[in-house]
Formats: sequence, C-alpha cells, structure tokens
Amino acid sequence: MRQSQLFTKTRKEAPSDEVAKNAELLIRAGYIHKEMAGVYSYLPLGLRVLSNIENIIREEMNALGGQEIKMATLHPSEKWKQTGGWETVDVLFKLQSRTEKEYALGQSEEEIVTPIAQEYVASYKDLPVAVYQIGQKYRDELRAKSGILRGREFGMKDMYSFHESQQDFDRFYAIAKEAYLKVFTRAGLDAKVTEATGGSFSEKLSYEFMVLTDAGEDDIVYCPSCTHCANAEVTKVKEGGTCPKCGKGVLAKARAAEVGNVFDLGQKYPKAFGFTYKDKEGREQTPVVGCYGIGTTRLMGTIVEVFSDEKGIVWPKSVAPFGVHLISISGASGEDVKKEADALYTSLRQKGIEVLYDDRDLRPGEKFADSDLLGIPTRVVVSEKTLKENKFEVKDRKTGSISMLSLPDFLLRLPLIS
RNA sequence: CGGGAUGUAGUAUAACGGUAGUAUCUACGAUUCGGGUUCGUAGGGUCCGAGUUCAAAUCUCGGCAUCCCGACCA
Repeated sequence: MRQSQLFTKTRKEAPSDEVAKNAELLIRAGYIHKEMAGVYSYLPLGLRVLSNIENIIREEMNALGGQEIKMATLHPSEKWKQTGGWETVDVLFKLQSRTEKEYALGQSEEEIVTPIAQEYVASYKDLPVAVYQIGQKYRDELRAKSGILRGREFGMKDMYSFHESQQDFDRFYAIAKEAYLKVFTRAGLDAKVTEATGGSFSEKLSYEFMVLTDAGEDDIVYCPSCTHCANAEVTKVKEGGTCPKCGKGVLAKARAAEVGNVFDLGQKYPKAFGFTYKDKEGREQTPVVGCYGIGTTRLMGTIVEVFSDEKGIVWPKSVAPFGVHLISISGASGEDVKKEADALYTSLRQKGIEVLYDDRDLRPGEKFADSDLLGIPTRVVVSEKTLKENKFEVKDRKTGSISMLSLPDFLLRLPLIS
C-alpha cells in the first residue's frame, strides 16, 4: 500500500472528547472513526489489525474443532421471550418496526444458535459439536466508555458447544481454555485465567481472561508465583494473603481488562427450546452447552493500551496492519532514492511481505513522526545516505535499535521481522 | 439511571455582555529536505430552540450531544 493513496491521514492532536489512550492513539493514527458514544467505524488500517486478530482466533477455534458460521444479528423477539431474556437482559437493544413487530439486536446468540443446533442435532452421534462466529454485537450500555474497550456496538467472537454429558463438556471446557490462552499469547498479550461469577445466566463459576492494564474495569487478585487468579468480586482470599493454590505466593491486586470469558451454561437453553437428542438406548436427553466469548475490538484496544509509548502505538508483529513501513527520504533531487525505494517496495511485496510505503513528498521529520504513531513493527528507510552505502536502514519500533543491512541480509531477516 | 463538567472553522484552542482571534488543516506560489522547515495569498466557525438586553460565543431556560465519577454490565 502506497501511503500517498491511503484513505486516512494522521493527526497531530487527539480529539478533545476522548480520554482513553486507545481511542486517542487509534483516532490520531487514522485506525478508527468515532460515530457516537460507544460506536466506532474501522478504517483501512484498523480493519487490517482487526482482521489479523480475527484470523488468529479463527485458526485457534478451527484447531479446536469449531465450525465457523454467521448468525443473524437482527433477532425475532419471540426467541428472547421464550428464554426470558426479553425481560431480564437489561442491555438488550429492543426495536419495533413500523408494522409494530418487535425485534432484538444480538448481544449474544444463545437464543439463535440453540434452535439451529436443535435442527441438526438429533442423536448422540451428532455430539459433541461446536460452532462459532465473529461479528458485531449490540449492548445498550448505560455508559459507554474507555474508547473501544466498552462500546454499544463492538466486535466479538462467540462460540457455543453442545455435549452429551457434563463430563464431555468439562473435557472440552479445559481444552477451550488452553486455546484461549494461545489466542492471547499469539496476540502478544499475557492473559490470566481468572475465576469469576457466572453472571446472570450461570450459577457456576466462569472463567475470565484478564490482561493487566490500568485501563481495565476489573480488579483481580493473583499469585505472582503460580497461575492462581480470581476476580476481586468473588475471591475470599484478599491481597497480601497467601496463595490458596501454591501456598507460597503473596497475592497481589491489579486492574485488568476482560478480553475473553468462558461459561458453563448447563442445560438452560436446550430446556427453554425443548432441545433433546436420542442417546444409545434411544432415550431423550438434554445436551449440555458451553459458550466462549472473545471481544475482538476490545482486544485491539487492550493491545494499544498495553503496547504504546509517548510517540504512538507499538503493535505486536502478529496483529500489525503491515509488517514493514518503508520510508523514502528523497529530498528535492532524489530520483535515485525514489527508484531504489520503488524497487524495494516491489521486491518486498513479491516476497509476500505486507508493506506500507510512505512515498509522500514530505519532510523526513513528519514521516518519522507518522511512522512512530502508526506503530508498524519494522521501519525501513531509503535515502541518499543509505544509497551511498548500498544498504537500508532498518529500525525496530519496539526496541528502537537501528541497523544498516544490505538487501540480501535484510531479506534473510525478514522471516523474523514479519 | 444518579451526580459533575463541557459544547466556538475539518482538528485543537482564545475572546470583560460590545470588531469572533491564533495554531493546525486545505488550496495555490515560493523555500527547505534525516525527527512535524520557513514565508506569502486564499478558504472555513459560535450545537439546536426560546428568553433577557440597545447589544449574547458569553447571562437564563429547554432540548440535543460528548466526557468524567458512581450505579449497572452475558
């Protein structure tokens, strides 16, 4: 992508109606556009990041045996009335058409996925099965806040699994948790598996995946020596106490953002819809259901909160919109520089590297400032200086380390870079 | 939903009740070219609606919007 053709531009100043770091940086850099409180549009760069996040999730859910689907987000009110959610889920967006028919906007999809599963699952032979989707969710939050961390419309991956028994559910639940940790690790984050309440729809404990950041909304109590971690709302052992799991660590308290969660839904939804299957003996049985969510847009915001500095964003390589930011410093009489940069742009793309090429006719300082703000992991500069040495200047956005590399050396390093 | 605050060019900010100014931006012309060069010319604004007043960006009321704290939060 040539930056001169890019739809968006950067801004020097953050908008006055944003306080959250994630929103300030993402808007300044042109990744997102605020539509209204809690609702954002994703622009070319932002969509690239979001797609990278979604693809990581997609790969891990597929590895788990999940099958991707795309469910309706405009829901008939009847199904929500059938489960009671129409009255009890206060964040549910309800709307009425001109014909007075009522609808809900999807804030979660149990009401939709359960009847679909019911249609295709008739026998124990059809179980277990897991389906997931990645898409928009709508929640009528009384107070949207923290940029893209808590919106009224947001991106979410939600998966639902159906099982013959509680034991089979428990088996899958455990491997799903592991898959979740893989997702967050691949996205560059260190997420803690956290015990929490099941919310309004499960009496059992659920597990939340928490990333330490002051921008989060939850307080967690965790052990520095082992993996024990609990939401402050449920834990009986407080900060400063001894870890109940390993018996050694002194529990610490921290602010965290919930980037994912998994729930044991039991049989509530199949029961609401009369969903049964036949077991080996031909008896009617009710399946056990689990649901598993990851907030994709919140994950993106959390990454920005965790990985940024005073100059801008510092994307982890796995989610960055581009692998390489190529900058030409051609000056007034830099036709040779331009030619060389064009050539490098072409050869990098031929190697399958995603490159943002700043071919604009701007002063170097402005290009560098933009580059730091955008946060692409590797910056490559072509200038009269580098031309003389017959090398390229390669800078790592995260460490700031600069090295002069010949083209073969650079290409050799590329697998590590992107 | 309770409380608090704020709404001025695309963006960010000034203006005692009395000429809406500055920076950035955009366009054009010069100048400069390794960390947001410098100069010139031009463009563009008081959230909406009432009220008070000779006069309202400024005061009052209503609406709408945005942010913050809390409550809430699948």
